Amino acid sequence: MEKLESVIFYSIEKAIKTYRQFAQRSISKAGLDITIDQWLVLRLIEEDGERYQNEIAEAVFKDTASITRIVELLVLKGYLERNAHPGDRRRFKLNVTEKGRELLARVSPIVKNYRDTALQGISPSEIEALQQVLNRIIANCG
Amino acid sequence: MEKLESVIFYSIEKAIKTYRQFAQRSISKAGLDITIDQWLVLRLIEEDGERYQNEIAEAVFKDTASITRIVELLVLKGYLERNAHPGDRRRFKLNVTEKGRELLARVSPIVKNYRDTALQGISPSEIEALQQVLNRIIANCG
DNA sequence: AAAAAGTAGCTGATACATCAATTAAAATGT
DNA sequence: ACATTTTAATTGATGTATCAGCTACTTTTT
Repeated sequence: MEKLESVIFYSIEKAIKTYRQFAQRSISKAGLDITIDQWLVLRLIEEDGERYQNEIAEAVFKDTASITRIVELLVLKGYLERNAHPGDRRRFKLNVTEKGRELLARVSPIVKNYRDTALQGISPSEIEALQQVLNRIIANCG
Repeated sequence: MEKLESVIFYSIEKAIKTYRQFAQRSISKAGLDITIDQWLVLRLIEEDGERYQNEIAEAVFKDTASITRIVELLVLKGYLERNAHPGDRRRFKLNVTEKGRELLARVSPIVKNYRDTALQGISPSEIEALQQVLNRIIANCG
């Protein structure tokens, strides 16, 4: 069996893990009490509070069960409000609180910053090529 | 804030998640009772039972805490034996059992198969280019 | 040899991933 | 209208990720 380093999937895994750690540390170092996954979800809800939780799940490549728990934590932390949904009692109406909006405003520049840092020295065409290959892998595994 | 699909990191994440699900299902569908992460660790130990757990962790891009728990599960499942290490009492001597070796032999072709499938239609030079970009991201986040 | 520093691995706590099963509420069919 | 089927979300169980703190043991220092 080959060395792991020569298997592209482990390079992909290593890259995304390294990036995620870098990202989370950037946020935590700024004293912000949120995880990247929580941030992602919170941000989507701020954009559009009418989204279904399963739509959110799909958008962030997560399971609906994970969204349930992430929403729960966001509510506990006071970044999100969850009220009865007028049109459909199976759902909830999610609203980002003022505290949540303040947090998002503070996280936003940090995210931009670590994304830029992570991509330093990589050209747009290289990124484009990367996208293509990743999309093919996704299609092959579907 | 941009759409997630246009952020390369989410494409990377989506690709690796899709791949991992595909891989795990291939293994589970064959009726084999092991996770990919457990398989990875078991396979490294089969190659060389003298490796330190922290070396294993490094090799598979995991935390030593994760390795502790994965080893524990492998022992519970009877694929691995953990005995006192002669030279250093802080360590353990890990041995793949006969049952473990049988399992590895059965998993191996499945892994080869889903790896090949996932990479269909992707040329070696594309993979090489992908490696380069990923390595740069890893370096940038270090 | 005794103290200090370093090392291997474990444990606890919290968060996310995944699958299966479940609940409650809509929507649909006849 | 009532039974059936879908749908939205939750819950439970198990596995992995990460960080911090810890234990036991080994090595180094003096």
